[in-house]
Amino acid sequence: MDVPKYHDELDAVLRALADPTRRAVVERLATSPAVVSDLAAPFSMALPSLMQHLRILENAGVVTSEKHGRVRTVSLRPGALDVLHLWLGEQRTPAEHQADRLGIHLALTTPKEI
Amino acid sequence: MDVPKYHDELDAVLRALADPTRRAVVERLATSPAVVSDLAAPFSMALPSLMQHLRILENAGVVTSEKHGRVRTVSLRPGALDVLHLWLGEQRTPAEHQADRLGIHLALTTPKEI
DNA sequence: ATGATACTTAGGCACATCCATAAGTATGTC
DNA sequence: GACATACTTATGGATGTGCCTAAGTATCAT
Repeated sequence: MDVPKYHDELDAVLRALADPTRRAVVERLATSPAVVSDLAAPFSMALPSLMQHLRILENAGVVTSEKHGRVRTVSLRPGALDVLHLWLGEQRTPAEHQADRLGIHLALTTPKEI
Repeated sequence: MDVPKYHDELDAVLRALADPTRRAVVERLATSPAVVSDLAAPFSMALPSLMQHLRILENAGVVTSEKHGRVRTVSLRPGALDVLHLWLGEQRTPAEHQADRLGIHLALTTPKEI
């Protein structure tokens, strides 16, 4: 069982994305960088709470930020989600590998009734 | 701010993958299905603890299982991670979109020193 | 029928996570 | 300099998560 080197980074990224608020921030930033107060505006959450989310995203390397004067601008870090993308590529069922070779896309079976 | 329909599912999948033990299980299952005791073997964890992880993976739709006799066989659900893959595709920086158009792959900038 | 095997259920404890309020600090405006 | 703005730090509380042990239940083997 070999453990690839990006495991700590992957862990941080997944933990960061495993929260709706933080994902919403990422989605917002996918459009363009934004300052903290703009990021906070859509949420019914105290500023310090959102700041905590931003810190988690930044520590995970998902996001970068720079402070100019009293304003902090946050942006999505290009390539930050590549680790996840890479890992995802490795977790494919034999059926999916087969489908890949045949150029077929497997239909999503409904995951509700489990 | 439109909220795509797969958000609950995405949330469940990301929460499920935000744990090293559960990711290790997924990695193991990417090779082939396995029975519970085989899955548990590599971990220094009591069986009920691992079972809990399996339940979380199953509720998230990442994994399916069938019981034959007293043995439960667990397998990766094909297409289960497609939601995540799809979401990831949407969270790209403008720079990455630009790179896509040019067929360039952006180098991973080191995420350590933040 | 007896015992072993393969989970499964139940209950509980320690720690992490998410959110809050209160009180800073640094910077820009008048 | 006084005041507002934009975070930032400190602290605490409610809830969730991950792990455990103990005690089931349902097969399978002899």
